[in-house]
Amino acid sequence: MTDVAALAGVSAQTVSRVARDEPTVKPETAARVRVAMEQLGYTPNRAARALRYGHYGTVGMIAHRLARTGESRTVEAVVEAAQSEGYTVTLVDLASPAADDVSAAVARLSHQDIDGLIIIRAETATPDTLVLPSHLPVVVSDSRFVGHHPAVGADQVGGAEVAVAHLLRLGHRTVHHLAGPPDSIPARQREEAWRAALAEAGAVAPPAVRGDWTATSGYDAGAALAADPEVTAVFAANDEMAAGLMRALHEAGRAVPGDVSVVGFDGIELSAQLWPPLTTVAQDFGEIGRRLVDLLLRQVRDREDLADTHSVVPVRLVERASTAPPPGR
Amino acid sequence: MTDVAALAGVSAQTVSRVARDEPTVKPETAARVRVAMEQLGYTPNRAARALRYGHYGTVGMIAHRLARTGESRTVEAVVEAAQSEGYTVTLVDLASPAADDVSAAVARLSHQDIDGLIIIRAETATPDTLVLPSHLPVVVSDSRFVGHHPAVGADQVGGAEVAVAHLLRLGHRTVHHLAGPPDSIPARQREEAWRAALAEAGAVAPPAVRGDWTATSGYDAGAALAADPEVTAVFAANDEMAAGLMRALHEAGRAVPGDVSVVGFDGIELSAQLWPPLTTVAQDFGEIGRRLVDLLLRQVRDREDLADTHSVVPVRLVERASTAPPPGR
DNA sequence: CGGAGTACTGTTAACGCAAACATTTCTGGT
DNA sequence: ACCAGAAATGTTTGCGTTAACAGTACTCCG
Repeated sequence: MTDVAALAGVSAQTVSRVARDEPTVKPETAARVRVAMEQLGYTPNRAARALRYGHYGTVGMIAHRLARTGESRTVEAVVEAAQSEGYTVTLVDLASPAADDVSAAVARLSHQDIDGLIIIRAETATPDTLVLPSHLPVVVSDSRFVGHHPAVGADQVGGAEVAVAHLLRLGHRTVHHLAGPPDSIPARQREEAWRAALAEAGAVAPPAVRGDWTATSGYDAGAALAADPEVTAVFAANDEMAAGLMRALHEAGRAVPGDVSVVGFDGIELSAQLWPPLTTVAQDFGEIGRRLVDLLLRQVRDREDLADTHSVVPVRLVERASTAPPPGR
Repeated sequence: MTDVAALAGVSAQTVSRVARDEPTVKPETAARVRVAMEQLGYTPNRAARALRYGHYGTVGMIAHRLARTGESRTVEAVVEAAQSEGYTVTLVDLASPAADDVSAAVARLSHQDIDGLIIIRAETATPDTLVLPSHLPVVVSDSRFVGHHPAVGADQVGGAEVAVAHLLRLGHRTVHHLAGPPDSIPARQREEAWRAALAEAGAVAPPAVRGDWTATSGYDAGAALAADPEVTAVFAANDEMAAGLMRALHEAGRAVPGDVSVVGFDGIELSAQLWPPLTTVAQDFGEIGRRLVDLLLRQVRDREDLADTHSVVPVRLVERASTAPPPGR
């Protein structure tokens, strides 16, 4: 900076002003400074700026298993939204499974590193075990943290309802459920809403079959469903399990959707490429990402107290070829 | 820091020493300081440290379309490896498509922000259009940059070879190819290696059909393949297109693998859940991520000059149910 | 018991930047 | 030609940290 100042024949302060586009610099001076900057390859040092300003222009983001589900699309949306607001995104702790690790990662990060934290998925950590630096603005999409921090999430309940309603409308007597793991709150919400929707329609809810979100578990659990001739419609708690289920059905010689209709949840890219293309409840991950950033930045910049705001993003039923009226109708 | 010093009855310098685990502090003093740090919730300010040290403990990472392919798994591996080396990862510019944007993002980042840069995928940018701050250590997995920067990549050629060999060994007379877009270097490499492997085996190479990596394009291009009774084996340049192709084959009433065998490339999670489960050439994205970090940190920390090192990560043929001998054998 | 180490702790200064305040240079009105 | 006020630029200072140097208080030896 000093060199630039010398070369342009001005003070360092003026260079600083030009660097920040302050309007109080005479255009010709600014031009001269800019030439000098260019010539010397000068860029403001962000560490010094952060030190001076007391903030970092960076938000942290905790996520797990990017390859899975809509995680990656949320991450993308967050990065894009944050960038357009001039913030940089630091990705933390994708792999480590233990709750301690998450806390440790956050502590390491501390609020000496980031201005706010977005928790996409904290996996094994819970609101009790996860200790965050006080005064660090946080926003979550992991539903276990709802009520503890401002949150953004898809409309789990509405999604399950629309899935069940769709199948009942096609004429199915009832709808089976391939549920997610019991320790997952979204899984429980989808399951509860499924049960409620059946009750509402006067249908009998069969016992739920359970997987762990993976396609393999859907395949395993699907074997039981495939063997039961009573089963004509299944609402799977996510698309991966639905894929596994359909594979099990194929192997059992049961036609989809001829014998059994299947609805998934999430709307992942490949759901359209399964055989048959999967009817699914699509989440708007882009919107979730954008709202996360919005909620976080409102706390960071405007010091708003969002307390336990919970922003619910609507879902959308995407009707494809895996659903049809039950056989014999 | 001053507060901690006051509370512990020492100087700020001693607090600094304790924070950095310098061994020259008397154990009891260190203990007293640590108590004070705990009590006051003190954490060293990283901006100040970065300013002092002149480096950031951060690496930048450019990637596009995380939802696709193995991108997300590479990203995961990079983050994990970087974290275990005490580095933080900043994710940049996922969405913007224009070359200028990439350069702009990098410039914004500059080497005032990061100690090194990992380019997973720079999409439309080319070695010519992408201007990097000089002296910024870089490592790439995007093959268009091979030769310009140290690179890590999967063994495209070996992968195509093993796919073709597998199909020929099953008894197919030749192997069709569902190629990637012509502006993609890996696509061209896979295509060339496919052609070479056929020539090597004395088989006639049919014209390649072309997609753009997406499952939809595989479906569209697959229609032509499905209509041609001569086609008994297809090597698809990636798993998504293979999925689309299989859907097209199903719709055309051609059995997989009874009538047509299909091999994919990448080994994405869902390839095992397609119907039938897809035989594919799996890339080791974890290893790619780890090598990227290793190569970058060797430049950053040890100032090694890696020039145009090119580290080739082996691939592995995963035989599943989408391949079989041709009909009538 | 004096002096040379050694162990430990403190003081000063600088990293690059920008806010606050100070100073100079210009403008327009008379 | 002069002055008030605005416009443009400069100077000082401190953000939190740590390297370099400067003590001070011990320990051990002759």
